Amino acid sequence: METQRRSREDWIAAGMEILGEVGVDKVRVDRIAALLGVTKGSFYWHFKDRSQFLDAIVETWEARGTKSVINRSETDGLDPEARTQHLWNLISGNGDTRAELAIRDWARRNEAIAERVQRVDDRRMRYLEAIFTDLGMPKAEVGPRSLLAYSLLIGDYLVTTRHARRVQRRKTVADALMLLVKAH
Amino acid sequence: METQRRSREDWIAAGMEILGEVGVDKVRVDRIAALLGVTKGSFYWHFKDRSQFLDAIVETWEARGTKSVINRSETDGLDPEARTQHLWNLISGNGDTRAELAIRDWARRNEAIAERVQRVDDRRMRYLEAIFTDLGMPKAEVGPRSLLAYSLLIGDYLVTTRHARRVQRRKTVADALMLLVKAH
DNA sequence: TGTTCTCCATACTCATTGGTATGGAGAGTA
DNA sequence: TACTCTCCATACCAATGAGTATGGAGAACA
Repeated sequence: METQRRSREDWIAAGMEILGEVGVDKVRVDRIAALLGVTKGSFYWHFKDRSQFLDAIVETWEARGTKSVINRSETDGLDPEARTQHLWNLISGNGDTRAELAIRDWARRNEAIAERVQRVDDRRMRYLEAIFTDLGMPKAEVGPRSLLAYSLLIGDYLVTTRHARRVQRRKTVADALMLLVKAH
Repeated sequence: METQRRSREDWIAAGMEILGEVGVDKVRVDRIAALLGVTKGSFYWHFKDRSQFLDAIVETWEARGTKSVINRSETDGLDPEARTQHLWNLISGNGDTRAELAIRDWARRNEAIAERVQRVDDRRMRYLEAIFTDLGMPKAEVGPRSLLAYSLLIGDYLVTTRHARRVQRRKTVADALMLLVKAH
């Protein structure tokens, strides 16, 4: 009879999952406990209260969100388009897409969360600006193009697309990104 | 002694306000009643339940969101840049900005809401495409540029900006929009 | 002036949920 | 074996919020 014990990280991971599914306000400790196969007793052992738990989740998200972009050296050898693709993958393919949107919505009502989100945005923006600079883009266009690219990324998974148009949209998004990288 | 009576529209307006402030899950009938200076008795006279009330709110939002764009004739005489500005104002200046974001987040977990949001997005996108077409933009670039413009609009008020950078950002956004409209 | 209809206040019920208090199971440790 | 420490189950309380039942105030209408 193995004893089912959950670490603090288990709780955070499960919380991140639920957060993306139902949004901050419906993150209930009972529900996550059920998902982990334990009870509230475990929760209040690892965390002081629900608020502290949510803090731990965003903290984890911010750490991942910045860490994955910070080691830019990975792509130093690659050409700009490949690096753009790299950033794309980092942002849209990290699995926490839904959680990020939930956090972003949460940030609208919570100043502390808003600051965290902005820090992540800043990191990603700087990364994009570096790419466009390396592309030999006119200095005045680096900012605008980076912003367009980032807005495209955010908007892409913010807009929920029906299945029928998903393919067409994906192509349009790719074309838009190409437009930003090429023309100058 | 005037009798304080609230119409169905009063409730919807107040609901829209609260929705933008606190998000769907925290739209509480007691709270809105307090905002209107009445009690729940009024609420359950105008609406069957909370769910129907929320439906009425998004319905109103969708109606406004499409109606304001549909009469494109208003701007037929204007030059493209002025029309772009017009669209900008329609989207970002309708006062329901916060409510729209709340609805957009809501749409991630509700299929019916998602369809409504997509209908509004489609209307706005078609409007943008018409503008870029009139600009003499190459046919292959109309879609991508429209998408970039729309993503910029959405992303602009999705990203919460601190006061210090707000001015700088606003200029970058304007530059980005110019970039989309001019270059071809 | 009585009657009816519209709209709302009051006073409830019930389900949900955050948080606490307490004891116990299991693994290490002396 | 006794003792302790970690982690969790169980039982509980209090607050919140949706929804109902009912009566009443005021305007319209007869």
